[in-house]
Amino acid sequence: MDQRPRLSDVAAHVGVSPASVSLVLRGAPGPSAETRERVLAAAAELGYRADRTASLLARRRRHLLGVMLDVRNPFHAELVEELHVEADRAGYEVVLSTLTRNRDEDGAVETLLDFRCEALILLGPDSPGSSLDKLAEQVPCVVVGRMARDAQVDVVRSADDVGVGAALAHLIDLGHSRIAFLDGGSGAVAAARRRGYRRAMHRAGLSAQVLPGDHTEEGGVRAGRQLAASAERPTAVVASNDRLAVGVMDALLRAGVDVPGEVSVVGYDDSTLARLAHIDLTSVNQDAPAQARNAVRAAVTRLDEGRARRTEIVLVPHLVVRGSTAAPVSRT
Amino acid sequence: MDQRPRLSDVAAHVGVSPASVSLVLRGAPGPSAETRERVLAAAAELGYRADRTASLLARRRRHLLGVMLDVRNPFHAELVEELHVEADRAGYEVVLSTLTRNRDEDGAVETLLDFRCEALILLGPDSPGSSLDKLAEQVPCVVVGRMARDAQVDVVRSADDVGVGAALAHLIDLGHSRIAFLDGGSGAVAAARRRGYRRAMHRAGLSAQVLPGDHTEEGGVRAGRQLAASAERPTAVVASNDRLAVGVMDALLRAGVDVPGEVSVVGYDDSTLARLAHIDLTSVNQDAPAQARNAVRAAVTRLDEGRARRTEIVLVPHLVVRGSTAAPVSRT
DNA sequence: ACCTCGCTTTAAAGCGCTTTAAGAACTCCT
DNA sequence: AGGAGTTCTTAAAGCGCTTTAAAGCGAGGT
Repeated sequence: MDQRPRLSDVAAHVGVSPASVSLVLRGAPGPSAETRERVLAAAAELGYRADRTASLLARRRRHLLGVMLDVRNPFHAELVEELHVEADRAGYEVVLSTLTRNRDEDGAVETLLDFRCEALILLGPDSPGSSLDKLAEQVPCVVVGRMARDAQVDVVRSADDVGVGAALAHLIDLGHSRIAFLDGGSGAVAAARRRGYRRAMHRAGLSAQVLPGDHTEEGGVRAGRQLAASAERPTAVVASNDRLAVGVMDALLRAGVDVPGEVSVVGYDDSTLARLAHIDLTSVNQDAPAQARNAVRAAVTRLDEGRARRTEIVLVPHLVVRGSTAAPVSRT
Repeated sequence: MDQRPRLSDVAAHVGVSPASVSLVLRGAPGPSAETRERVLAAAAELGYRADRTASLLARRRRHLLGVMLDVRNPFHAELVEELHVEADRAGYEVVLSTLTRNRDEDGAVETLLDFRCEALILLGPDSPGSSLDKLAEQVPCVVVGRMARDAQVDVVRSADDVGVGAALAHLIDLGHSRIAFLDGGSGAVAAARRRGYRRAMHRAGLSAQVLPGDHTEEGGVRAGRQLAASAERPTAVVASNDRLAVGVMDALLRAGVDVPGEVSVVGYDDSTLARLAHIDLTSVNQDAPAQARNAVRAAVTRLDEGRARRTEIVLVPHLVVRGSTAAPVSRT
């Protein structure tokens, strides 16, 4: 049941040294074509698979990227998928470490460090910049999704203000002028989006209206009820995230307010939620694949190409127009 | 930047052998209280952390549990969280391996095997039983969430028929008799739920009506539209999963059919979706924490207690009653 | 004194693979 | 032929930790 074949078994089977087998299996130069072939055949026959643990230990370089994530965050899930394929391409393994009830960010990071990951990719960390700084002294770090201005960490994120700006431009184009913003709470990301809204409204010569919110459907529902009841209702709402947007839409519809007939709604994240046929939410897409690609590249350029200077990659999000936005009803 | 202290550094710093340090750090019996203290102090001072890779290699036992999951499945996310805490308690590490675009179930499993995990926990695998059989010959396997009758793998799942039965009992109790079932498609799990529905309806002397569906909101929307338009509409619908249920509700509400006034809806999974205030869906809870606990225990009893006989743990799900169900309107 | 018996400590042998420097076997020149 | 080059192969030294058998060392017993 146990006893998987070892490198030396393959070597013995072929009649060459373990060294040769190791070289062949990793495609390293040296072994002749004939040796290669025989080793490969033997390995296949014995069903040999290298012990990752031993390889990792023996190799000078570990070629291991540690990823900290929250397994319950769908956006992280999307990122992880892409990180994997990108790491693969760059010749790296990925070790996942998720936050859990009894494993906070520090704990998750330590697990990664214990595996001697060569670099860390942190998805939307909440740690204060100072602790990131300390961490970055030990190992290259890439923060995905949020700012980290003063630390020695690389950052890959999306230009939140631009995203919000695109949403507003779309609405203004349609003829809206009373456009409210549904806030995403206290996080750094939410702040950036709020700021983007204020600026863009200001530039357009429109007056801003920010409604309190968070990052749950419930928050959206509360705001939606309020909107439905108010007399001087805006004709459009930009939400700081999709869940909020879904909540708003739901509350409006239940209150008999047509979307997009009477109120247009725009979300942010272009999550799978937004794409659902019956939700069909106009939303801002952050291009997870590109973020993942860049995060891996940032790590790899530090490790393989000796880059030492901090890098910050800001991607430009784009608006995906769907059915939750339309021209406002002409007023009488 | 690099060069983390090694075990030998700590040993040298204290003036004892590496062996002693190793023993102290793992809390093994032997070292005297004084040595213990000094080693611990030195380790703390140097900021020493053991290299997991080396430990794993040197240790005869790996104490590593491999978990295969789909990082995009929210139910898996919930399970992973619990698996972690449970593994921790049993003194095991967890290695995660997720399915990705270019990494199918076999690929994910091989990664786990390459780390020499001592046992595998497979969350809702789709592989045919035969390949599970082969896998189980190499390493203890625990399948979570679906049946795997003839294989030598352990199974932890929830009694789907019982769950559906509870939903029906609740509806019948409320006075419903025309209760339709919204099917979950072709999977093994969906089949079990459908069967549970048929049996329970039969037992209750009611006639069954199965509507086609899948595992998406869209499927639910389609069914909901159809229901809304039909003259002889059932007074209640049990859906094979929450996403379907949400879709149905959405379509019914938009078509002006009140839920639960005119039609009661029950979901399955008790996902976070169901718990949302504005959805407030009566649903069947599968107790993810218990499933996780049992999966880890199954693995651990095989590894640590030498259990050799196959085990199948079937948990009893329970209904969580919320606002989407009510007594049917009395007919005229 | 001599032995035995616990309690500590440690030398040394791995774990399974990678890597490097040196060796073996050939080929090619002059 | 002899030496310089090539090409392929391998012995041996790790990677950083764990484990085990054996060595030290006082204390207690006779």
